[in-house]
Amino acid sequence: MAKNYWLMKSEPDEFGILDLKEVGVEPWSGVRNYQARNFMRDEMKKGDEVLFYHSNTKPPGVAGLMTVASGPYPDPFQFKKSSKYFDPKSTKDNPRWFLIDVKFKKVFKNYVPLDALKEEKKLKDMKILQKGNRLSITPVSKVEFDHIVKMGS
DNA sequence: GCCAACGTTGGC
DNA sequence: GCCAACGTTGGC
Repeated sequence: MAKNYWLMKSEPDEFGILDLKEVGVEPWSGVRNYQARNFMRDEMKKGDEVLFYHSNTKPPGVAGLMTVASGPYPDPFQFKKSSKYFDPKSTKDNPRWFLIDVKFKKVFKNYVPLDALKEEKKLKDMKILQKGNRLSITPVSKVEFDHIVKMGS
């Protein structure tokens, strides 16, 4: 099966690429958006390549690479009452939220800021560059992926 | 800190 | 099933 390519956003204040480098593998918990969940549950496969995007920081941009390290499984925080990700409508028999594990691959030698992405004609169709897009997980084409890796190297 | 864009909720 | 109100995201 062919690999898929993705971009996943996180706020480095919460969890950035350096945190991932430290732990190696991390469950991508806390996604509470159905489209993003569907990507993790239905389309992301172990071995897929992922761009790690830092949002809500100065400047926002792609910080490095990771890979999908597991199949989908229920996000444990949805069952924890004390968690801000607790979802009272989710049950263990029929969990609402799924996630995958991600594995650290590398920190880009050159951080690729959002402004630089905007300047690339090849990347103009990327979801991340469309106005108003807030989706935290988006599919990326191989051409786009390879181009951004080149910019970061 | 502002605010535009978007997703979700809930009353009707 | 509509849609107003509300909450969140994320660039600036």
